[in-house]
Amino acid sequence: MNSSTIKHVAEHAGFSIATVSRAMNAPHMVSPATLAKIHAAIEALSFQPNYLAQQLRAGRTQLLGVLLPTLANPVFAECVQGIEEAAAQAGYRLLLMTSRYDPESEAHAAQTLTNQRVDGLILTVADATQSPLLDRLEADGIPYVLTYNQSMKRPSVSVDNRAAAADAVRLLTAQGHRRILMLTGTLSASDRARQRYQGYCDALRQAGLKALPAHEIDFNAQGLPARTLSALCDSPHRPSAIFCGNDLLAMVAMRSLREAAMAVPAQMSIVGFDGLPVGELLAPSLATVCQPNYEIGARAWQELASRMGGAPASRAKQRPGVILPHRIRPGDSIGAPSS
Amino acid sequence: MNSSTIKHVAEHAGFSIATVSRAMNAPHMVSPATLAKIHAAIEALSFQPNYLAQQLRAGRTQLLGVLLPTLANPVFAECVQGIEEAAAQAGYRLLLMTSRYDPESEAHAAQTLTNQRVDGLILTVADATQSPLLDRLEADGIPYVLTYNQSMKRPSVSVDNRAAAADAVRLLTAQGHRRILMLTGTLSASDRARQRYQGYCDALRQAGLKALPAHEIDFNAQGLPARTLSALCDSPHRPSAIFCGNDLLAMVAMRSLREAAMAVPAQMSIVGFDGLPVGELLAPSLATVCQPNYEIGARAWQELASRMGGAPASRAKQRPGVILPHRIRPGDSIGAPSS
DNA sequence: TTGAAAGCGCTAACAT
DNA sequence: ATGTTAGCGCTTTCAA
Repeated sequence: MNSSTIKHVAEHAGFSIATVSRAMNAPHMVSPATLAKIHAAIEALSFQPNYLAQQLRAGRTQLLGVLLPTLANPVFAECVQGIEEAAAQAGYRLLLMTSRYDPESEAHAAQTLTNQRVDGLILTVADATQSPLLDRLEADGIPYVLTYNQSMKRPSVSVDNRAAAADAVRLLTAQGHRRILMLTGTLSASDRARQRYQGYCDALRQAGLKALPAHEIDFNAQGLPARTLSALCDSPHRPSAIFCGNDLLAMVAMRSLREAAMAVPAQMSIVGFDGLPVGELLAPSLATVCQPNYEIGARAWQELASRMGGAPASRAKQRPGVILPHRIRPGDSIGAPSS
Repeated sequence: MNSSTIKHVAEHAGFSIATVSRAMNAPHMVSPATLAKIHAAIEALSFQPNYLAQQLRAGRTQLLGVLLPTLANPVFAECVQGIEEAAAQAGYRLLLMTSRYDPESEAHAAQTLTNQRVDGLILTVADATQSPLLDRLEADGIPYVLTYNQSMKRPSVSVDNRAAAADAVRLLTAQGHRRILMLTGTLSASDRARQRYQGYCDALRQAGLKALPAHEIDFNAQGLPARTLSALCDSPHRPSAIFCGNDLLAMVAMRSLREAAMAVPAQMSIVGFDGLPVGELLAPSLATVCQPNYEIGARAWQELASRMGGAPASRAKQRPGVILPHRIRPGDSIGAPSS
């Protein structure tokens, strides 16, 4: 470790550490001659300031905590990229942790992050409606912004999940589908999933159709569970179309159906949610509703920055939930019902 | 900010700060009664230790610098997930920065990371063969491990790019293809791309065929450039198969070809490199060679840990480059040549 | 223009 | 078993 300190520089240059510090942070308060000597010393010792010390002294770190379920889902990876680029431009660095959709990990990670004294937090939690974690952040006065969690009460950046889901499902009803099933991860574990289910219900009701109970399955599955597959293929009341709570699920469903020799869209129409770029490359291409992941990240940074700016209960707090527009992406995974 | 310090706790509990510190770090040196009171005080003040102070004092941070080109490529996102989970288990946190394949950003980011006094660094650089950045890390004695950059001289974790590329291309020659083109990003900007081109040459030579110059294109392209497309479709000497330097490129190529009404694999066979899971969902499914991204990340952590362990020039240093096995993933994007 | 010194929050000698 | 104190590297009054 090449750890030369400001003290070494001071000795080498023949000045006090205070002057060295000034030479770096307020060069105009130092005589040109001195400045030159100090710069030379810095160069000679290849001195690099210790951010830890600066941060401890300053009481702020320029560190940003980012807490997301997983980077294995491109939705979040893209979002992080958006955060990173926006934050980097402002001189902020990212401390990244993942929770694997586990509330306990969420709490633990957030603790770690705040102990590191991050200046703020951008996070996606399983359920924002009742989160002791978020309550504590608020109580502690630690600025944070949620991503993907849509909330009226808390600072957040997301699409309108309910409306977006309804839009997606309308793609199906418009084609004449009357029996539409929603496939999703565990509802109780995700506020977004519930909101999307509501959108599903909205669209069906609007079309005068009956909403079915959400069909919940294990998210990590590599393929659809047998139970699900048989509900889709064998049941006498099998649906003619499915709305998937996210694209990963939709893609898994497409594969499983293909393996089960069910033609998409001929025998089963599918619409997803997320807008993963790769869905367009599939054959058939996946119809879905796109979330602007990169922008969600970038905007979350903006929101956070305004909350860290010092203006506590100002304009920024008037409307905590930011809704970004979603976009329908048509695709060949949707067709008319076969019957 | 709820920043109660160890001092507040000490006052509240009626002991010295040293005792409070011991209560947390060496409870067996504190009497049970005292311990209880201190715990009560900690609870009452909801005290959380300031990692910055601990780190400054200890001279180590349990912080890990991670520097990658972009999270928009799932290859890297998955790798980070592997790093994160392995490191988290050992109590390490990730400081993440992205360089967008820009050497200047790489250097700048690495500087920032070391100024934060990360205990070690995991990174993927544009070119590891001649990197002032890596030389400086070495000179400064900062432990680091490369991912994806395959090197004999430097600590690294990767597949055998050359051998893997040759395996991929052999999928093509085995089908009887005689005119095979390699599509890649800028060779001069990527050591891996050059290694893969060598593998391409190996396989062709071995098959008694002539290696063509690599066809370099802009990585960010949303579709193949016109020049490329015409070389693939219109040229009298058009290839019957292409080897793409990575899966993203292969998928873009598949789409562009489809739009140009070229059938894959009937008129053009394609093999990729990376093994993105989504390639399997395409139609036709993408033949490719899989890199174990998650494992690369996890193993990189292992390597780094052994290098941070204090054993400097020990066994760990004997063989700096770790090669993980790649795996051929067959797919329907390959067929026999049409002619 | 420069220096001396306090202090950010914490741990680890060194005392008692 | 507990307290006192020095010091990690830095910035910032306050003096000179």
